[in-house]
Amino acid sequence: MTEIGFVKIRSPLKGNEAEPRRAPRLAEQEPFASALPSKARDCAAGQELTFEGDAAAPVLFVLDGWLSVSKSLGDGQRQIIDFVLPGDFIASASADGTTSTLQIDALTDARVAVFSELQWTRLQWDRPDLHWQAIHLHAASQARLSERILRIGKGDAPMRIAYALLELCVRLKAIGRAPNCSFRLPLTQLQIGDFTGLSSVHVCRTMRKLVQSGIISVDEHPTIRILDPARLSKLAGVDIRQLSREIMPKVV
Amino acid sequence: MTEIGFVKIRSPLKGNEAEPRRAPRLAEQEPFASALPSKARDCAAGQELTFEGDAAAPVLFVLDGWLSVSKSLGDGQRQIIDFVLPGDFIASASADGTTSTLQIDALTDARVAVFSELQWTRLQWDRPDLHWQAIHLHAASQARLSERILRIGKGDAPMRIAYALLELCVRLKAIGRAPNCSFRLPLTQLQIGDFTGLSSVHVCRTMRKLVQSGIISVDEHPTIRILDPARLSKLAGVDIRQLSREIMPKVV
DNA sequence: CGTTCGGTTGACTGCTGTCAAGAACAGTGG
DNA sequence: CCACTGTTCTTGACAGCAGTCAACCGAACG
Repeated sequence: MTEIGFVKIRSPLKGNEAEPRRAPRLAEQEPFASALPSKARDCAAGQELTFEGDAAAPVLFVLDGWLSVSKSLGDGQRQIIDFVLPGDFIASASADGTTSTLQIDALTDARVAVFSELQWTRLQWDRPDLHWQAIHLHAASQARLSERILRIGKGDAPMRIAYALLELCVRLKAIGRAPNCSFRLPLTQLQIGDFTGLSSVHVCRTMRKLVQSGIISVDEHPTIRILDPARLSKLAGVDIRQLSREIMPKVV
Repeated sequence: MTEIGFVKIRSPLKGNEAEPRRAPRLAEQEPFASALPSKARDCAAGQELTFEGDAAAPVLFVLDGWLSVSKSLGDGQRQIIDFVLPGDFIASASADGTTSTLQIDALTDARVAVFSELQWTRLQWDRPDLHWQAIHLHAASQARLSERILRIGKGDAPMRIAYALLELCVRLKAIGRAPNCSFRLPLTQLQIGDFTGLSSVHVCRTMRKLVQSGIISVDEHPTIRILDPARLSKLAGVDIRQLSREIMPKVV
């Protein structure tokens, strides 16, 4: 039982990830990648990731693709806690050290490196640079979470949407996937709503207004461009420069 | 510049923390306490904690009293990210490793142990038990945060209030401060609102209904008793047993 | 060519924020 | 001892943002 494997495969949705213009693989740029190609696994868009063979939840590094970490209420309402982009990782043990109550989904086709807690501990021993990188990634993730909670708790719909777009743009830009503030958003409006605490209908209304105001534009369908970063960040209640300083990991 | 000190002192509010029936000091029960009495500092209720003398944000252990970690919007709206109770700690470096954008306040008179990042790293080296305890505390804090985001994003007012009360009750019970589901809540309704993403007026309305339904009662002012845990957890959308397993740190 | 999914829009409802005023209470100073 | 003040809690009235329901459309897919 030392091997960890994905189990539940739901619906490999339309593989709209195979389009030609693909950002450069992260493998070359990213320090983690060198340590873990041997552990890499592929999973298809729409797949839910669950694990067996180990009591403790594994540590996941995303090499490529988008994952979501979410939690659901009894009535089916879902909240997406965070998106996990290439270069990020998930270490989501719950307090009892056993089952994680977080649901992890692949939003696009993705490549993920999977470690048991033990393997991950060893890896940090062997590679102190990875250890520090992980600490900074985690701090960045925490900072983003705080900003989001603040806006979900106290902001209106335009602020929540604006912040979400800015956050994703900043993160994608850092991995070379948002040239000119233009980037693919592989999310349905329902998922954007689950991320921002809004209904899909209201996400639609709000984003439509952003488009009509000329603040953003939808080039082809899943691709979004931020035309007026100044107005968008005013809506979001942030200073872009400060935002990227606070929510992005320090380069080591 | 090796010394760290509190600076900004605002308003030492009425010291209503001096009442006779005081729970046992945590110093005896709690593993951290043995390592850090020398670093302990007192701060008064209402004080905002800020730090100078070090680029990196310090690590704080709460020995006694309540702290809040919060974040504000430009228009003065505030969101309390978490309450920090005796036995918990804060390690809130932001991603750039320097300034923390989180505001920390003492809600009651409190005793806090303060470590620089360097000191904290050394301490974990010397005391592996503390290191593991910290990891579990952190996992518990993360699990609580997820539950809260879910309810702030997707739950209505009764669910948010019910969950907040249950979470605090479970945490306080674990440190012996909620006998019979009765505990002091040193919070104004405005603060409860900042925690749950509601206005203080609506917190009042919602809690009033809980009292009138006989689910909770307010014994003396800041003291609350949960009369009907079953109905409260149904409102909150949780199973109490599972909740305490997931949001409380594993005992090591 | 039917089906499904996601996006769009309108109508309607209702939960919750805001405003306002009053009550209870503690602390302060005369 | 008694105003006086400031804070918190409480309640009512009102408005508005956002959820729900429903219908329709276009695109993708089998």
